[in-house]
Amino acid sequence: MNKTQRTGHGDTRKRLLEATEWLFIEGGYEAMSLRHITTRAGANLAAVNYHFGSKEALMQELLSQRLDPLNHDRLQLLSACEQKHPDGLGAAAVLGMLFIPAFRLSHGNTSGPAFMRLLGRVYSDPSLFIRSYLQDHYRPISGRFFEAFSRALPALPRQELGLRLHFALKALSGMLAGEDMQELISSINKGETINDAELLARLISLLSPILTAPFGTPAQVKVIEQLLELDRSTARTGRAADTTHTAGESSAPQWIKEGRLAS
Amino acid sequence: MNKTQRTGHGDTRKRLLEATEWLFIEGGYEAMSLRHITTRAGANLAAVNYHFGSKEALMQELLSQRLDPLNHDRLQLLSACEQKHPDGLGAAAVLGMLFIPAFRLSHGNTSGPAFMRLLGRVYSDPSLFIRSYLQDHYRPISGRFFEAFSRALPALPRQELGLRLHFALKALSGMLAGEDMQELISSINKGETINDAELLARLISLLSPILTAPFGTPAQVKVIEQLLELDRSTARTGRAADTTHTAGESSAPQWIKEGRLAS
DNA sequence: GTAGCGTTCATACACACGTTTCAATCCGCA
DNA sequence: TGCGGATTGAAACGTGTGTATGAACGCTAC
Repeated sequence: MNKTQRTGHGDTRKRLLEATEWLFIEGGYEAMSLRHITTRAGANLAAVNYHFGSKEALMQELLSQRLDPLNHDRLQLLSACEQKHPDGLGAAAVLGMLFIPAFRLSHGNTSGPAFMRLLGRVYSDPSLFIRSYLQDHYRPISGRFFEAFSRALPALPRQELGLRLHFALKALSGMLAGEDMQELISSINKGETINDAELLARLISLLSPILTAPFGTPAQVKVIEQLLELDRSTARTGRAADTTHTAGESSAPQWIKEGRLAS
Repeated sequence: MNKTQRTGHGDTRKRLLEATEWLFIEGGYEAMSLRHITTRAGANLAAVNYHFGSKEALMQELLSQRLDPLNHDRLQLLSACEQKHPDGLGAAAVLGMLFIPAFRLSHGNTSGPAFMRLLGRVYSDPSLFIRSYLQDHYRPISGRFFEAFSRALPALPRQELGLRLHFALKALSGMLAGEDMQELISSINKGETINDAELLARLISLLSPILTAPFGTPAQVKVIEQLLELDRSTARTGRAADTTHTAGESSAPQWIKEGRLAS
């Protein structure tokens, strides 16, 4: 008993989850239809509603299965680290505690490198369902880490910190969602075999300046002022009035005359 | 003649474009249906196919109308600047040339602050149509700017530069797509009225470290190594075996017993 | 061997989508 | 005033979606 999947010649449930994961990684939530999923899993269309009840429940199961252990480990690492260094942590270290569990899970586990891309998709998917799921399930962990960052950067106003964090995490997820992560890893490994720690340090060294950078210095402001002046002087010239586009004389369904070669 | 819109009591065409812009900003390409668009514009469902030929053509018209002038100005500013400073530009200045025309257009033009959010959406929309449109229409400008960045940062291998640029632009677009930009502006204006140049300098000071940051230093690597060790020691303990989820004994359609209160 | 339960299957439903059709309407121009 | 082309209107088409139904199947236990 409690074998979780006690019957059926069927690992159908598992195959559905795997197919869902792949299709979600490739195209996001909206682009992933039940028919694609079931076809890819070699299962019947009704299987999803039988095993999970709905498409949303299937997705929730997948997310929960992948993200719950990750965030559990993140919190555990953060707690252990805070206990070990009660005098405070650096922002780079807190970033590291966000990345390291993800890094480890993507290396050891099944479905290997896809895990990173899943993470990227989840955090950048525009669908309402995914966004509200994240917001509902991970308020506690994001709150804990926000406090950790706030302690690491006491000089930063909380609003400014929130902005910069959002900034940094968008950058990260946008990168993970593509194949760029693989490129990064392979481009780094190209030189020679590289330590995990070095790879992570390199990633973090790209992100932590977003959190720690000072405001614009007078010198930078001066550069921008010069550019603004140059822009004002060039923008006025050399643009075709205002009706930049809006082609066409008159006559029937306008679109019909814009040579529709492609399509 | 050549009044562009010679007949009809109708600014229907313009109203359709405006409605499309709003709905695209709010939910992205896939979430924006012709029925929503025409309803919001107060037009008939068939109006889109009459005036533009298809949904994709409508979207292309919108993008072209908004993005072509922007990129025209960007290139013009870049050329002017390169001509004025033949000895080379800093990375922050090149970033400025990407932002300043967008900044000006979003201030002066109609549809005011929505322009920024449109930009953010365009660059972060996952739909195949939007992505291939961007790739097809803006290869030249992205090539030009890539070369400019490459000259500004000669020490960076091109592959690494591409990675960091992608990184920085994802961060920017992810931020613009939300309401965060307004928050940033208002949170900055909160203190006191701020110069445009200062606002832009602040934005650029957040982004340029992504391009200019050195690789991870040995000290950073050491921090990460400590964290990795701590993670390895804590990860083994305190997780419920491996079957983290997979609830349930056995018996009929499993999902039926997971108390479906919500829905 | 047969009853019962978990699972799979083919099929249908209701709905939303982009697109098409064709009649009705508006408006400038003769 | 009336013709004719540009625009609008209402309705339908075909396809794809998530979901629901009921019959068939496979296995285990009696």
